[in-house]
Amino acid sequence: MNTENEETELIAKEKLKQKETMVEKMGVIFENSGFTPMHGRVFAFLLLSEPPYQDFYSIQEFLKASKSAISTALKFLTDMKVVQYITFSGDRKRYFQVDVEGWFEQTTAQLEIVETIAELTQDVLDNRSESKHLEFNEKLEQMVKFNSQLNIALKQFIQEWKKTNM
Amino acid sequence: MNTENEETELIAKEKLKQKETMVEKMGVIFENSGFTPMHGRVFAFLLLSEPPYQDFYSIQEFLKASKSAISTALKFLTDMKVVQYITFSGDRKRYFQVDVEGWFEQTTAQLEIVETIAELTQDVLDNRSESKHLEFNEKLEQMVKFNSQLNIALKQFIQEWKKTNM
DNA sequence: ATTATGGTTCTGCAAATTGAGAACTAAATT
DNA sequence: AATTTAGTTCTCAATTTGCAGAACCATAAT
Repeated sequence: MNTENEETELIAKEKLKQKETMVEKMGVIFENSGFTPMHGRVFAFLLLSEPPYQDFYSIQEFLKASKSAISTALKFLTDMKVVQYITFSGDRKRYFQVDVEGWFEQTTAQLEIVETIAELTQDVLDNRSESKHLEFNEKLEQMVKFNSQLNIALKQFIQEWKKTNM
Repeated sequence: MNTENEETELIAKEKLKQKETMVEKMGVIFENSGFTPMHGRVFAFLLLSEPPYQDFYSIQEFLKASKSAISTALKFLTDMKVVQYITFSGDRKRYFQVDVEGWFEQTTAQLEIVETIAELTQDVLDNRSESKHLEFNEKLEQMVKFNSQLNIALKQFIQEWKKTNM
């Protein structure tokens, strides 16, 4: 049987590998919503880290990436307010962590696409007012109606949520 | 004063220019949701066209693009079911038009990102169960709760809509 | 059977994106 | 004052993407 140390070491390695897999998997999801691979991986890494705040070098080491790539990613993520950094007195380092409130704002902001589509489709309809193809126009009207009603429902839901949970 | 012909010609040119501007503007919106510029412009052009069905060459001519670019765009858009083509007997040409129902399905499918984020955040939390940083975890719990409740609300809204409007 | 039409697929290139490495900067430590 | 630390910004190389042009294919017309 292994010594205790060997066992805990193995477990630690296991966990690291698992974390790598999760970072990769989650990274792809963030990529699909407009992050670069590195941005996605940095964000995923911070989400999964214990403690949730990590210094520059830890991020770099885990992701085996260049300083510049990490720096650019952190700048991007802090600029969009989904990551922030904290400091501890007597320590020069910045500790980066996910700004969950900012992330929340970011995801709700993405829902504005619904309003955008409603407006765009209404613009289309305004331009099609002379059209003889009423069936097509009616479908577009439905599209407008759906998206604008959904937009109202979304705004209400978010407002209600903020009132009772924030 | 201009002759009638000169006037109508001018008006037609004006309209064409305006259409070009709108196609460009809308194209950008579709680009932002994952289309290439050309895909976005083809879709916008079809939305704004009278009649709503247009043949291959009309699209190519308006967008001043290559056959291959148009063909690829149309393949992409028909594959994702936001465009379809119709034919008329005694005419070899395909007439492409926006499939509004398909577009609707496409936009509602995009809302599944809410469920994805809820699941992803729950996965994060499952991995953070040993964490000492309760405040961070609680914020993540809020994120899960918001997104899963919103997801339920969205599904209800869509179901309700379909029941009363489709 | 040959040619024309309508459209697709292949090939290659120009532009955009991503990230590495080096040079740089600001602040803290010696 | 010189060096170290922590991080940023610049430059450039490697991919990746987006589209044009040409070759190609299938059907219809001659």
